[in-house]
Amino acid sequence: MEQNTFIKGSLTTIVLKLLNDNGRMYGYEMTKAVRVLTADKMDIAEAALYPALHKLVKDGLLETTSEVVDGRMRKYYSLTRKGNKESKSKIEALKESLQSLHIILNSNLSNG
Amino acid sequence: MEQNTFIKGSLTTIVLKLLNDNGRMYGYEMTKAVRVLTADKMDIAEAALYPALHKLVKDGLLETTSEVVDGRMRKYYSLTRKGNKESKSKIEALKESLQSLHIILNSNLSNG
DNA sequence: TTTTGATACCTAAATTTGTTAGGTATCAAT
DNA sequence: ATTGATACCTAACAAATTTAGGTATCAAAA
Repeated sequence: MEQNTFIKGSLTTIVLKLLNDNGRMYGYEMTKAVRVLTADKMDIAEAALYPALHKLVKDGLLETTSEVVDGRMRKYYSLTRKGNKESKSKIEALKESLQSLHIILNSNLSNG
Repeated sequence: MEQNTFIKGSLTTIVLKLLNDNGRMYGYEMTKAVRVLTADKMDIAEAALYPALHKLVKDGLLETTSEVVDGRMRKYYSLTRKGNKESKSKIEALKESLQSLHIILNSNLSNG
């Protein structure tokens, strides 16, 4: 049902932002959070998310703790100290990129 | 000198937007236009731009006319009728994606 | 005069990132 | 007993960008 173009290259930063806000989340929860925040306009594919999470762990930005809840496994992710630092700079960088893109998309002959 | 993260997947739409506004531009001119619009915060790599332009021509969204100006070749691109239609929808789609991303990046625990 | 910087085009190989297309398993509800 | 939601995952492929070059003209500076 989601038809919005996913903005490529932003997935890692979205994950860092979610964890920066919420402290601790598991993968499936992140996909739901994005759908709720964007009113189903954006959807993170699990096939994109899980490899991205694994890479962030490998790069030392995230750490995990696993729990079994209601008989189902949950793997919680949280920011490491390094991840905490990098999340802030990546979020700021993406915000600036968004602004640049916004300027381009809203410029025209009369105001440009 | 440019350190802003280029937002991947947006290049094609940026090109369509520039041509939608300006009617007719050549590649090198597009790279300059983006730098000017964004105050050097965003830079389109020529190695990304030219293949993207060629694909848009191949897909029937752009057409070209070549001229020699001051002894140097210029290849002007403009929207075809099909390109004109698609540019509008792609620009709108990217704007909506930008909004979704904006919501995510600016959400936090206090506001939901 | 020759080197540098700007203009103006281009490609090939490699990498990154996401998509497509699955897979397994538990639990609640029909 | 099957369906839908929860919850994790991988492999093969495709698309897009980056890296790292290349060619050539012209103007200005060394």
